[in-house]
Amino acid sequence: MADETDEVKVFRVHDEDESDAPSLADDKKDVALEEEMECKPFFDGKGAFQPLPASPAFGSMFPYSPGVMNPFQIALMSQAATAASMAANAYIALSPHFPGLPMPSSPLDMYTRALVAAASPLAGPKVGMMGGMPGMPLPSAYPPNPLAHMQMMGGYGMGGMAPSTSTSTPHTPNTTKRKRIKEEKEEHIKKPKNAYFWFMDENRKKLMIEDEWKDKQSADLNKELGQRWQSMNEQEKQPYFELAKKDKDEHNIKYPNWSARENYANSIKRKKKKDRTVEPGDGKKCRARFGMTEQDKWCKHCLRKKKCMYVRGGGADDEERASSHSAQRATDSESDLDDEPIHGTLDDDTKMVLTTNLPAIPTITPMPLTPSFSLNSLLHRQLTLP
DNA sequence: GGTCCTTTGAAGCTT
DNA sequence: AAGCTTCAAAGGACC
Repeated sequence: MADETDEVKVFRVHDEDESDAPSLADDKKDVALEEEMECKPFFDGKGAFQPLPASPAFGSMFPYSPGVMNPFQIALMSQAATAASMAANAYIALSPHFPGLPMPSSPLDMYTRALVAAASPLAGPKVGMMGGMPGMPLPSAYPPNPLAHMQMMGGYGMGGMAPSTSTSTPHTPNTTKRKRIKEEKEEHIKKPKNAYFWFMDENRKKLMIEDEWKDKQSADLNKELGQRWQSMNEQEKQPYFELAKKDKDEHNIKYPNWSARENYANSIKRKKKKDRTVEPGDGKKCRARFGMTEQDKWCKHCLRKKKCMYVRGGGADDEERASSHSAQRATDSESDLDDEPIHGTLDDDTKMVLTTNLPAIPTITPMPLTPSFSLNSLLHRQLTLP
């Protein structure tokens, strides 16, 4: 259902422009100008299809959004004849994902098949046209979450399409552009994943298909993964730290104004203070109770220099501090947001830097953890050249 | 539909 | 500097 809505939105891109154009207020004109700019890489303003860049990093410019066509797909729709030859390449890339698909009888047939496959919400991120070069093999552990995929692939659609514009804000005919801008301002840019999360991302699905774990809950899986992570040595963890560093670097480039503070203030989630069960204790922290010489008796929180689980629930004090803390952050953020530009729009130069100047991920030798725990799919993910 | 659970690491605020 | 909180992902359970 949501996909259908989003698809409708795609086709409204042009309608909206036409209907609004004659009576645009100044601010709306700015918006229209921005949108025109967004389309520049694909259209020359006269309706002619522009050749697509032949950059190796081309794939990162086309993040996947469920049911939403990126400019590449829109170009395909409106420029069918010109795109036919390109779609032929796309078909070659897509065909492995559709076993049994008969060979196309003509270039137009090929184009049609590729287009249908690309536009289908069922195709999802595994379809190469969404996030990769035609002919580029897709990693087996591609994130099923479109947002995650979007972040992974660079977070932007071609032409500065912010991640925010893709999924969460279906534009009904009554939605004004001003509203849309406001919504985009309020969009939430998520934190980059840390090393452990890259490890989880890689290994969670593999663990889930193991007999012992397939019926367990997610939290149980995370416990197990946490134990496995702890049992790994630094060398084994190193590739994941490098992935985290690369993720963070890309995040810094894409969102130079982003900060964890603002992220927190804007967060959709507002987790209530957890009412954790407090084990009976004497109110002392582990350090005080056992001393530095008996760290093996410390609770895991103290070992991680976090709040001791035996003195949690101190209640009002913490609660108050936390809430005032949040309120202050929210207040700060609101004032900040009023004047700050929308995150997520890049000029072409920046995009070039983003797609070409990033440090290459170092070559990683897969570590044999267990037979089902390998880094192969991560390696595939990072090797962006066919 | 929102929250919780459960993990680790990073960031940033408070003390 | 140390301590603490929150949030990143995942998906089933629960309200």
